[in-house]
Amino acid sequence: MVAEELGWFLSENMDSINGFNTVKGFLNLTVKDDVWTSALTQIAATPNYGHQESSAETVMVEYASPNTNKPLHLGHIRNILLGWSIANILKAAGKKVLTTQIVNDRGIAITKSMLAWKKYGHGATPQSTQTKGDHFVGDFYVLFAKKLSEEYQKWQSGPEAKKEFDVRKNQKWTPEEFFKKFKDEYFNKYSILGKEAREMLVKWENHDPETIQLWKTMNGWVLEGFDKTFETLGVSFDKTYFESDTYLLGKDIVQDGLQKGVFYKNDDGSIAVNLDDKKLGEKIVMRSDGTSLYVTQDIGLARQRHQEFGMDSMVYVVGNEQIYHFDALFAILEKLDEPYAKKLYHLAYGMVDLTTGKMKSREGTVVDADDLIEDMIQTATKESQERNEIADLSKDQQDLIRKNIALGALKFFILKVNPKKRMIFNPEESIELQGQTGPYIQYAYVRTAGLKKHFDNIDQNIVNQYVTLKTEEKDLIKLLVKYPSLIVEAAKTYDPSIIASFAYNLAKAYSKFWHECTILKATEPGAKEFRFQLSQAVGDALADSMKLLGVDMPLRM
RNA sequence: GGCCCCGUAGCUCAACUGGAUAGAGUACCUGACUACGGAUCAGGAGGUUGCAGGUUCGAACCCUGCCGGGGUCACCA
Repeated sequence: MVAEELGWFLSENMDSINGFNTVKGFLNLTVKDDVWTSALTQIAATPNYGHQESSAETVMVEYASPNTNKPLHLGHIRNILLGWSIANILKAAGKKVLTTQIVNDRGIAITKSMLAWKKYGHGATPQSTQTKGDHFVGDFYVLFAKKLSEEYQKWQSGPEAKKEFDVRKNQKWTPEEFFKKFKDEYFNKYSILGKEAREMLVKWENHDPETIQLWKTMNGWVLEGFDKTFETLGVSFDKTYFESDTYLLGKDIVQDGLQKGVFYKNDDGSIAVNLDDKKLGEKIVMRSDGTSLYVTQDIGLARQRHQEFGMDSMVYVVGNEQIYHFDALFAILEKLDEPYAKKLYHLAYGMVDLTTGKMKSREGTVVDADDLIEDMIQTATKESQERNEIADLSKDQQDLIRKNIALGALKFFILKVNPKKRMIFNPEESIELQGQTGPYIQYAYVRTAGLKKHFDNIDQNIVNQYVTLKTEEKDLIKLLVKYPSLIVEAAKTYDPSIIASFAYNLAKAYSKFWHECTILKATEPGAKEFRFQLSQAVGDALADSMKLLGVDMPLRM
């Protein structure tokens, strides 16, 4: 009843509403066509439509953050694409954005590959073996693991092994179970390779010139490899930090906090903080021997970044297995009264699992980033050759388009999923090029772009002659109208999937429009020009939204 | 075991934050090019939203308890 009355009132008193109906207590209003046409006129005349006015707020986005002992894999790809996309979306929402990464280039894992190269490398280099630097070094990391296994295998039949096993008789393990569990302890206690790796780490920490030289060389190879992959993915960083430079940071802050009573010293000399008020328990912030930890470094790095760039807020793109770490880090920074502490956000994305199970580097079930990209390019190339649409272009132009399609498919596939959700990747079926995919959206864009050659500058007066819209046309304008608010929402929730979903819905609506409404042969007054203007507005929004996901649009495909 | 996240079509994902008949894609079946490009469009089939209660005009969404999956509980990163 109320709906009925309200409907009457609104349709009689508001110019923009010309009808209504009520169903099950819902009031549906019909908006007049000229509301839609004028909305389109406005959208078409707005440069950078959807983007918000820039504010003074600066936000730093940390993402990627790889280790220099092995190449990037599918998990890194999700991280990198999310980080890059979030940075773009924040920019579109008006923020100033700084991208950064922190490269883990030190520690026992790094010395493992260094040692393997020294012992078994015979002076080989990425150049001499024609191998991408990160893969080259990663192979030595794997080789180390293999040699260690062999060493461990031999040891298992010796007297020390028997002794260790006998001590744990009451655990009722089979020898297999025991040796599996004992591996880490073996590495620290008996392994010759383990001892050598630790010695190398000590040498590194003591700045032994030969060790430092080797470390620099090998890290250089890896970073060169990473750079190639970053370039292929189209991402970059305003600032790169290295753990070798930052791992001692934070110690003075801890001492400071101790003075201020934020931290306390345990009997054994370690320094800790009580986070019971946040239900996070006790967290150690410095070891009893005075050396620093992961959190110590992160505390120091946060302050250093703030001193360096004065950002207002910060987003850490890091997997959800580190939720506890970041909750604790943020709580500690808050206790220390760091000015930015309340504006830190951990974008905790879910793991990428394979249909065959989890990705585990030890079991060789990781999907390598470079291999995956290469596979995608080959799939796209094969498909493109069969379609034979761009054969007249030069080889370089063809390659570029095929790369755009391949990466468009990969990026859209990853980013269409809500970041918080664990996602499943099927390596056999790989990634589709049809249906709800990047190339589908690119194809819709190519259609809008293809129209341009049939039109010169259009006269708005002619466009305005078109007054009665078809539902497909209204649907497109409705979607376009929503775009600015979706950018705001995606920025607020740090969720690129909102943008991905918009781009897909718009492309889908355009495909339907394409089939239902002829453009060049339209006969109603102004229809041809109106539909061209609509197509261009759609094309711009498609290109812009996909750009926020890091996807480029080809003009032909 | 404590704490945290998740469970939606065979499969991969949605669902405007509590609203109408839970939507897409894929795979399967059927139809549409003398057309601005078919990487397209239209149709069919596919669901007890893990299970059982509760809250209310109304629940995939909130509460409780189970079941199943994952993560985390380091003086590792």
